[in-house]
Amino acid sequence: MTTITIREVALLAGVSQSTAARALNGYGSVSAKTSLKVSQAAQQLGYRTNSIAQALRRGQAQFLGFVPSDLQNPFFSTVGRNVADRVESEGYTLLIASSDEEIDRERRIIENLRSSLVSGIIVAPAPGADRSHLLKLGESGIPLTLIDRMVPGLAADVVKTENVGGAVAAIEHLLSLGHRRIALLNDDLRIYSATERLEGFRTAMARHGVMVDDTLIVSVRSSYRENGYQAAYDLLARPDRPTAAFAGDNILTLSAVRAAHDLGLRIPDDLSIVGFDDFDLATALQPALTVIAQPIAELGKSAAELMLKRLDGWAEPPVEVSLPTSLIIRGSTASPPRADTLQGLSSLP
Amino acid sequence: MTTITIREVALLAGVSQSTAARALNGYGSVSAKTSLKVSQAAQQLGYRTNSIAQALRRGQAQFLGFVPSDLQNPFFSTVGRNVADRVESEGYTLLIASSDEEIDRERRIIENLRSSLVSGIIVAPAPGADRSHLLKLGESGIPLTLIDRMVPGLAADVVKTENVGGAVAAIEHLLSLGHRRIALLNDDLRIYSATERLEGFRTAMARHGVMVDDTLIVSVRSSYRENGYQAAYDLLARPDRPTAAFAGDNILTLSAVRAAHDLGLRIPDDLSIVGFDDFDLATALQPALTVIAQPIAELGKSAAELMLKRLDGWAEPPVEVSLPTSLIIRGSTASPPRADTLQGLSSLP
DNA sequence: ATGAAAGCGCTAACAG
DNA sequence: CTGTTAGCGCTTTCAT
Repeated sequence: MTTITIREVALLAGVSQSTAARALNGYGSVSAKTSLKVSQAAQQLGYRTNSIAQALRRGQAQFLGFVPSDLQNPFFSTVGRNVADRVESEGYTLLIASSDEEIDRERRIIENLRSSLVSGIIVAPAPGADRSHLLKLGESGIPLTLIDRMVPGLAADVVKTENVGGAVAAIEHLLSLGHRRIALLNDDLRIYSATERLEGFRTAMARHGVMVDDTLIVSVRSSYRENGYQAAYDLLARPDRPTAAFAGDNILTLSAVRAAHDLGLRIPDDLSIVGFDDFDLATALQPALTVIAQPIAELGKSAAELMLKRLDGWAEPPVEVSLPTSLIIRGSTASPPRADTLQGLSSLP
Repeated sequence: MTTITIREVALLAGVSQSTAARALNGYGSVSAKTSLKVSQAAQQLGYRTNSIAQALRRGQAQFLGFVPSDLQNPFFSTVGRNVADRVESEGYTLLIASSDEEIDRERRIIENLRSSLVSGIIVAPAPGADRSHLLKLGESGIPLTLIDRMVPGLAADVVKTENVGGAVAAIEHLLSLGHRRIALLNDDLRIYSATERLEGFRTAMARHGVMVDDTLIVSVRSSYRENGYQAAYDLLARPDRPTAAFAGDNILTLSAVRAAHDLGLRIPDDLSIVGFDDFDLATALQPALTVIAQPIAELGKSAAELMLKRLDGWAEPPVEVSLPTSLIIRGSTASPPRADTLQGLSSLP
């Protein structure tokens, strides 16, 4: 495992080490002839840049960190792919490590990334009270971009979707169908997007003068699949069960579908379901699921773009990018069993 | 962004730089008193190991690479999580980058990883002819572990599942139900696991003396979702369509389900489906899917374990670990419409 | 345009 | 047990 260094390349090419380096990395100035000689020598020797040495010398590596809260959620793996595509084209390597919604794990990961001299970090913050590791990042001058989830009080760029608007659209769709007893199966409220979806839910209900039954609103840590299922089951097993459910993310949506099946509830005849976040499976199910779709690819690309801009020295105050969602009506929503509740909604489409 | 070095810690603690390093990293020997002094100083200054410098000096970083062929496939994101869990507990950081089934991308990623002085690489090889970058890895002494997919002729450890046995079990299940016209919706045959699944298919059919209609065997690059759907659709739209289909991975399974729906075929009444690889959605669908389940968590852990052993100096010849699969019968398989084909299968359970 | 020299922050002999 | 010393491979002045 003898490792070829620039020194050996220089030797073979008959130039100094610094000239070889200049030729290989294209900075400073070298004559075309020398440059050719050097790259030939490098080729011949099988030279490979030691990016660790480069990083040490430059004080920073061409690494960017991506810390999704749950890489097993297709939402984040798709975001990740788009971030990777964009930053790799700029010569960065993306280090991906999932916090699995554990803030201690997130803290450890970020510590590691900093040790590896990453140039910037994109994170979907895990729920938890102590965000000091994120605050410190900001102070240290390492660009931080929040994705999907805001953290109030943290001065960092954030790229997210219009959670409030999305939730409003979902609920209004349900209301216009005649539903009144609508459940919200939501993620942990310490996750900002979950609080926004709750806000959208309440806003829509209030706007149309529909009373909210607070016992129909539940919050669970959706990354523990069992939780979501149990919560959904309990909700739907009640004698006064809702006629419709709005699920806060794709995992919860699936939990709701599963619980409905297990309880023998037909969708959409007995229960309408709208899920936040579209996903592959939504169209494989029968009926296909009505969802609030998020522009996932754009989310990743925007975050990458923003990070790249910061890395490029852009120093404006932090910005918040909020991407629009869209309601995709498929087969999981219909009027409630006894559609006798339609009065008083003239304001709906 | 002033960065605190060991030198400054040593200064504050009143010891030499090397003593400080010894105390901080726990090698060599230091008195308890000195050690305490040093770590207090480090704490006070907010010292953070510069793992880049460490890596440069040691000639290798505490990095391990993981190169799945498609991180968006839940199979690989789950494998990845398990690999990460295991190696992180040994102090390694896992760099994840998906090749997206593109061998050029895989080559580039591996090149990058090597530049970053990773200590070892775990890869699920993308299909393609030129595997020179993997061969060179072996020669350079960097441990390589293949996961999920073997590469004939490549001397590297491999951790996979019993694809042949799994496929045989799937087909025998279908045969025992009375199916004779069985389709195989398979992945690209340049992917070794796909050839093994094909082999299992043929073995089972031959073992029970059932003629194979080769036009019922299709191979597509499953990572392009549209391909799988189109292939499944074409297969099921034929007048002499099969009564059952065995799908080579979870993406293809879903494609088959979708195509069946779109063609108005009821599962399992008109068409039985068995999928290779269990996944979240298999139980959310109605009927739930009969599948060949793979021990995904173990797969990841075994690969990590093997890598760790190699890193520890274990020098035996490459091993091949093949983990058993299991048939999980759920609701997507039943006897074919006209169950008049059951004779001559006395050998089946 | 090129070369010489000085480190980036750390580890690892080697003395003492 | 601790200090001194010499680099790891690279970039970057500063001369020439």
